[in-house]
Amino acid sequence: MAQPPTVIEPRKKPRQARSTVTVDAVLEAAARILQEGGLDALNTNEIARRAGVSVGSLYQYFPTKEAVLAEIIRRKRLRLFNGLTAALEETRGRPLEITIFRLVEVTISHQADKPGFARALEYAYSALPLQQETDDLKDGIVAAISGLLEEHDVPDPRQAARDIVAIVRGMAEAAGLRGEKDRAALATRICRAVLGYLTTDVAAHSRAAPGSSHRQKPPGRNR
Amino acid sequence: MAQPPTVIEPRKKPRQARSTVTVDAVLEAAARILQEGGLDALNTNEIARRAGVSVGSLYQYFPTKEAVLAEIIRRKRLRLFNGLTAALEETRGRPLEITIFRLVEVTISHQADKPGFARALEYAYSALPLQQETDDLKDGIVAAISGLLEEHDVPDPRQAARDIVAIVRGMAEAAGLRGEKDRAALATRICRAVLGYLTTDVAAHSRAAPGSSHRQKPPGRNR
DNA sequence: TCATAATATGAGCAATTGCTCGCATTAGGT
DNA sequence: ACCTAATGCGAGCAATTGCTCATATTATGA
Repeated sequence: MAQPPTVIEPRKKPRQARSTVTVDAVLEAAARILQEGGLDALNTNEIARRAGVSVGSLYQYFPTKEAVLAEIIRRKRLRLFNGLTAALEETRGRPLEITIFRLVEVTISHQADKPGFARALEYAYSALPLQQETDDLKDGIVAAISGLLEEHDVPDPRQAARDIVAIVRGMAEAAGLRGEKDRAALATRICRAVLGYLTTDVAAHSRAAPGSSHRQKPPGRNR
Repeated sequence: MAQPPTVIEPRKKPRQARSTVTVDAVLEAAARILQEGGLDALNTNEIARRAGVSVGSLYQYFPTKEAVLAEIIRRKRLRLFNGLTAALEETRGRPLEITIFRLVEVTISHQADKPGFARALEYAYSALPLQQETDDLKDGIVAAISGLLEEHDVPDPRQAARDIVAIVRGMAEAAGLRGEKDRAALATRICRAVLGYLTTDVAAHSRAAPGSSHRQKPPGRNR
């Protein structure tokens, strides 16, 4: 979304403790601004002011405003990746439902925070030349889930992994925007969608004749 | 996302033919800019230039830049709503699977277009005080689907409708961003997720004997 | 034909904002 | 204690951008 490919790489690495503090303060301030006011409210002067730092210092470590954004996205994405990986390890060998439930929980709490935040990051991400780099991370997530599915004999595991990621993200985001509070109920519903996706054969539905026939337990209480 | 609630209402209605042309040209130009360069590239001077109109004319009909954006969103949302409503009418009385398939198709083609566009609008929407007004439209969609589900004896139809919307939106958006071409395959997969959600009982999964027991065919008998 | 309302124009003001640069301060090793 | 590199500072420049206003052009109805 910018013709001259914006520079995104950090300008230099902090070598002393105080500069690390500066960098962290900047990122934290930027995150707060994003959370409260969205992308529109994000400008370098305000970031520096809130971080209790001068713009000059900010530009010692970040070549552009976008670089600040990019670093926030990088760190957040990495946290998600680590969380998912840990959940996968932690439930290795257990039934697929268990693992998926944990993955969903991790995604929900990652998504949660304040509503504007994830939203703004999501858009910023698509508008930034982070593409290659962060897509690698996304591919990592897909690959990990794909591996899991393969172990459980799910056909076309990569496509399924991508779809699952989309389902979970979509539902978690929608819930976040609506301000849903009950995470457990949300997790249950997302799992239902994912497991349903994995175990449903559309052809069977299409082949089946009748008109109205859809009774089940779902939405309300389960267990 | 703006402290002094930005004015969004159109400034005045065109009374002559030429002004309608102007308004349409503005909206069209803005849409093209959004599509090509995202929200960042959208500014009133550029809109006017591309529309072959002066900024002054633009401001005759739109009190703020946001008002232009809002009108684009309004029109697009309305098209979706009409499309979904038509699909519902058109498949009234037929099996639920058929109706859902049509709804999914409509959503996919609505989402399609260029990748940046829907994305930018989606973000802009959440950052605009359109909330009340467009949420009404969203509620309308949810209500319509909810009615459909109720007819088919789906429990907790409103929650289910919201979840379905989230699933479809999430998957369609992800596919759009990945640049997926095969709309039919996509529609099939989305339907699988939706129908799976509607017919899967999570409790059954939890109760079911563990291990790697995951082939096709759901645990709960469907039809 | 002509008066009035509707519409169109675009130079430019005021405000915002990304970022630089010259200089001050501090840390760490020797 | 001292020197150098690292870090910090913030006034302010240059560019962008939302929007106004004085003025010009065009349509419409009587």
